[in-house]
Amino acid sequence: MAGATRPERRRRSDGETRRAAILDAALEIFSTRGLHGASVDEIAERAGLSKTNLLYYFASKEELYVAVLRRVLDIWLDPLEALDAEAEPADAVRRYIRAKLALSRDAPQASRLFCLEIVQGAPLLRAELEGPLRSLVEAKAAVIGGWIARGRIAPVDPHHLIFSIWAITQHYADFAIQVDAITGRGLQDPDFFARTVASTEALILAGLGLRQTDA
Amino acid sequence: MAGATRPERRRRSDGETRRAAILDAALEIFSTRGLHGASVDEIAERAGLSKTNLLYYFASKEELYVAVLRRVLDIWLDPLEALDAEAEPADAVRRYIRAKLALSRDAPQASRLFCLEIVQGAPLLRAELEGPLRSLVEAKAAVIGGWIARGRIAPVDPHHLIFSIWAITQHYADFAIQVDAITGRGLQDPDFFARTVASTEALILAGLGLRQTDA
DNA sequence: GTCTATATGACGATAGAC
DNA sequence: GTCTATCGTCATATAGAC
Repeated sequence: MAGATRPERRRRSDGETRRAAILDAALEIFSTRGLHGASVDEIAERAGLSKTNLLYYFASKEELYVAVLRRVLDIWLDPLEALDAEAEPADAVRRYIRAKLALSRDAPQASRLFCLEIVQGAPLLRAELEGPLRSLVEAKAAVIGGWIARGRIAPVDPHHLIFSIWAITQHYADFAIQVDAITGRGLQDPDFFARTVASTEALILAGLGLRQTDA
Repeated sequence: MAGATRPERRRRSDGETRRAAILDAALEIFSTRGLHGASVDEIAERAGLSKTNLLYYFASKEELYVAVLRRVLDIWLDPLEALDAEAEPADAVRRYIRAKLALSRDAPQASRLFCLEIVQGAPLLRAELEGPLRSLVEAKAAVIGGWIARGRIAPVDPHHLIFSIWAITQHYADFAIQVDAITGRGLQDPDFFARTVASTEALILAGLGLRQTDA
C-alpha cells in the first residue's frame, strides 16, 4: 500500500489535464494546417500520446475540432461584451481596441482558426453567428448609436465601425506572416505592439471625430 | 469535309479554355475547402471533365494549386501599384480604397484563397511576400511618407495605414459570411457596397487629417 | 488508460486502350 | 485528349490484449 498510485485520484484529475493538452495541441495544428490538413497522428504526437490514445479522449477528429472551435469562439466573443455604454466613448473604444490587439498578440492561433473557419463558410458556426453574435453586435451597435444621438461622437455607421475594428485588430494575428515579411516584426515585439495600438487608436478615434492628445 | 471538326484548330484553342475552366473551378473549390479539403474529383466535376482528364492538364493537385495561387497573387498586387505619388493624397487613397473594395466584391474567392494561404503560414508565398510585395509596400510607404513630409496629411505610420486599408477592405470578402450573418447583406448589394465605400473612406481620410465633404 | 494490430475507405496518381 | 481500370498510400477509426 506504500507508494502505489491510487487509481481513483492521483495528484490531480489526470483526464482533465490530458484533455487540455490535447486541445492545446489541436489548436496549434488545426490553426496552421486546417481541419483536413491536420492529422490525428500529428496532434497526438504534439500532445505527447498515441493516436489511439487520443481517440480514447475524443471519439473522432471532427469531435475534437468542434471542441477546439467552441473554446475559440468563447475567447473571441468575450472582449466585445465589455464595451460599456456608460463609459466615455473614447475610453470605451480605446479599451476595446487594446483588448482585441492583446488577444491577437496572446492568442494568435485562436484568431487564425476562427479566421480559417469563417473564410471557409463556417458551416459549423453559422448558427452561433446568426444567433448570439448577431444579438451582441446589435446591442453594441445600439450603444454606439446612442453616443451619436447624444452628439458624443461623429455620425458613423455602427456596423462598419465594429467591422473595421475587428478587421484591423485581427489582421495582426491572421496575417502575421505577411506583416512580418514586410516589416520584419510582429505584436510579440513590445515596441511594435505599442505602435500598433497607438496607430489603431488614432485612426479609429479620428474616425469618430475625437481628436487625439497627439502622438 | 463538311461539318467535321478539324483537330488542329477548332473554334478556339480548346486546351486553353479547358485549362481556364479548370483554374476557375479550382479557385472555387480551393477557396472554400482549402488545399487539403478539396478533392481533385470535385474540382474536375465542377469543371466538367473527369479526374484523370484533369490530371492530363495539371500533373498533380499541388501543381494546380500553385497555378491558381499565382493567378490570385497577381490580382492581389495589382491595385497597390496604382497608388500614385503625384496625385492629390485624398484622391489617391480614395481610388485605392474603391479599387480594393471592388476587388472584394468581384473576386471574393481570390481574396479568400489568399487569406487561407497567408493564415496557414504561406509556405509557398513566403518568397513572394518578402521580395516583390515588400519592395512594393516600401515604395508606397515612401509615397505616404512624402505626403507627410510635405504636410499634406497627418503624420501616420505608413505601414499601419496600408495594413489598415488592407484589413478593412479584405474583411468584406474574407468574412463575408459573418458580415452577412450580422447585417443580412454583402458587397453584392449595391447600396451596401456604396455605404461600405463611404464608411471606409470617411474613416481613413479622417485618420489622415483630411476632412470629408460630409456624408 | 494505454498498447499493438488491423479493418476500412478515400483519394491522388498511373497504365494502357481507344 | 479522353476513357476505364487499378495501384498504392495514407489516415481515420476499431478490436482486443494488457
